[in-house]
Amino acid sequence: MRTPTIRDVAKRAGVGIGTVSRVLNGSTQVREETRERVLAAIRELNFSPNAAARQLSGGRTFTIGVVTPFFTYPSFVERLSGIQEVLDHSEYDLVLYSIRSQAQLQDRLRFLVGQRRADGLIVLSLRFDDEDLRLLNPDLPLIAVDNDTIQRYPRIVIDNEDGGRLATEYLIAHGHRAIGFIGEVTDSAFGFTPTRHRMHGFREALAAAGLAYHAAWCRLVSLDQESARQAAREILSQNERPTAFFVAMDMLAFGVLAAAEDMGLRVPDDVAVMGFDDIQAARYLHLTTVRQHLIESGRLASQHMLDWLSAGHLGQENQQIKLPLEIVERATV
Amino acid sequence: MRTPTIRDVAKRAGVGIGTVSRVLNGSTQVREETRERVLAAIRELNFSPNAAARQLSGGRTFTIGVVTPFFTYPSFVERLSGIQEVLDHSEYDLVLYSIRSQAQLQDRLRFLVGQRRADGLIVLSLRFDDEDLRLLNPDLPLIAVDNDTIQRYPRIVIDNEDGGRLATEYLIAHGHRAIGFIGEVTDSAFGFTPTRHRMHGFREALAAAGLAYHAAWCRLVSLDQESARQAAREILSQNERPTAFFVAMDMLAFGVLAAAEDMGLRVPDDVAVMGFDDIQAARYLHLTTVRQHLIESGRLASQHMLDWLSAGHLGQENQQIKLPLEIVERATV
DNA sequence: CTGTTAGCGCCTTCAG
DNA sequence: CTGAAGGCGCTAACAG
Repeated sequence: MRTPTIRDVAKRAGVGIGTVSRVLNGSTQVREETRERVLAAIRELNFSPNAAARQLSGGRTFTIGVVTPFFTYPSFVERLSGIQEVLDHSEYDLVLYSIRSQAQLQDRLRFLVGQRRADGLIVLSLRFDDEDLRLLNPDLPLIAVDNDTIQRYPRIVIDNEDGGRLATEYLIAHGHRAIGFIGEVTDSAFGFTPTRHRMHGFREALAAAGLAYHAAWCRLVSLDQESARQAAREILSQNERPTAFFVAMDMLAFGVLAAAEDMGLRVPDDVAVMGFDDIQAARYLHLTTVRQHLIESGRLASQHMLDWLSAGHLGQENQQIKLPLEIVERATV
Repeated sequence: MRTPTIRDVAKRAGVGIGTVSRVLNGSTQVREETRERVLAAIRELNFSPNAAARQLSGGRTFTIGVVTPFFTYPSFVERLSGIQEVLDHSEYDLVLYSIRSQAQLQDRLRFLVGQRRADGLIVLSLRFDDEDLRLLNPDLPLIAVDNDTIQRYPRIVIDNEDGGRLATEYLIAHGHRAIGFIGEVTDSAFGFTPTRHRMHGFREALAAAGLAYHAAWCRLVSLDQESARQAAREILSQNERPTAFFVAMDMLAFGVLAAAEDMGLRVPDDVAVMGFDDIQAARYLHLTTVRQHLIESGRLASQHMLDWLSAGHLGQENQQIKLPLEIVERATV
């Protein structure tokens, strides 16, 4: 048997299709008794409205696009889980767009905005250049997470500079006076990035404590454990070496931990390691780190998106929401 | 300005909309020169076809649904990444359906199948009961990964029993004769699960080596690190205790590692730990484990799905594809 | 090879 | 409060 349409329901309930549409969309303009009758017919026919048709005539897609640098940032998983959690209770589907390159970002954006494949976009971490920004359609709701560069849209962010300061102060409070830094090297085109900000906070804390910034102990590496391990090994092989590292991302911190192990150094006695993010694996490794509320960032983003979508607008389209940070004391400092 | 439609393109190219549709869909029945003209118009107008309209009239959604128990299985992330990778080069979008309960699974299936929100479904890990199976529509392509219960559809699987045997034999070859087991406890409704199979292989290997199966050393726990840690601690507190554990999932193995640390036991000297899965974090922790090719499982699934979709059918709709397993030697055995 | 014509299933006026 | 009619943008079948 063919899947039933709104027309079948109408016939069965003895009403016009307009009425069926009304109860489907929760219009209050339907007599209670009629509504019941329609609902019954819907149930009996096991009818559910065709999504494509709804989209076409209603203009909504019932879909939220999540645009993200998939695997490069492990933090993505937890953010996504927060997003899912909230969307789960909504009528929206989650479509995942994983971006591998700047060129691909543009393609996707063009596609998403042009074809209007989603009612709203949640962008995780990706930096947008001017061209990308130009592609955005003001009518397409967008919320940025971990990215302060998409001005004029709501952004869920943290104060990275503050986080860097916090981490460093903690290290200093634990008696460290020779502190190194390892972070992600980034395309200079993007200007200030989370890593840069964290490093900035690091240097400020150093200065505030009257400690010297020692360039030979600091390194920006590509985003993988091995690079961090390599860098840490090199730094630790110098005659004069740091007693602690502030590593701007947990994933890189794991590499530093491995380096310490390689060299037979005990953590935290010989060398302390402070991470940033508090991703899942940080717990496994007992990494002391700065927690940013990753899951919460996802929840907030989708909650705001839902509000925006249901209200048709947002109070403050360019609001910046700052999530708190906190030190998680574990075993590496 | 309004976003252009196929009609605008037709007018601009001086052809009928049918012709535009043809070039859009790669029909060969168009004169080269005409095609060029249409393509030019498309480019000039920056036109891209409306997805909803395509769906409605063509019946295709250009979407693949991935149905998965999101966060419970860490292996999900890597499988998903394999799926993404392949879909990325296709015209299909990836829609994520994360399932939290059996009831939700049914809802989702009803929705997905009934409303035909996707052209194909890739199901990760989830067990289907008879009711779920009944919901499936034979016309909707489906591929199961890590799940052999959805017969009559293609399944990407591993030989869990074999894996359990492999792991245990490795432990035995390393001199262990007192071996414990920790795995995920599962709803008995589902009968044989990966954990059960792995345990089966474990017992067989034990028997083959003339070793006793010691029930007091074996535990099925709920799927989180803490439970495994707790269980391992209890087992290791007994007078007579195992010198090694085969843990049926990496994530649980992390808990066992933590337990060893809690008790001041050295790994692998005092107690060896063998995992299963080889998820990302296993590398961080130097866990010796059985690798199943998670990313590859995702790649294969989506590749098959794409083939199925483009051919309109599959050679063998109920094919079972078995991925190889291998021991990854690291530092915990 | 190409233009024209029906729908696809639903939402949204507009009368009644 | 409810039924009927028009149209969303595209594909497919049919004439030419």
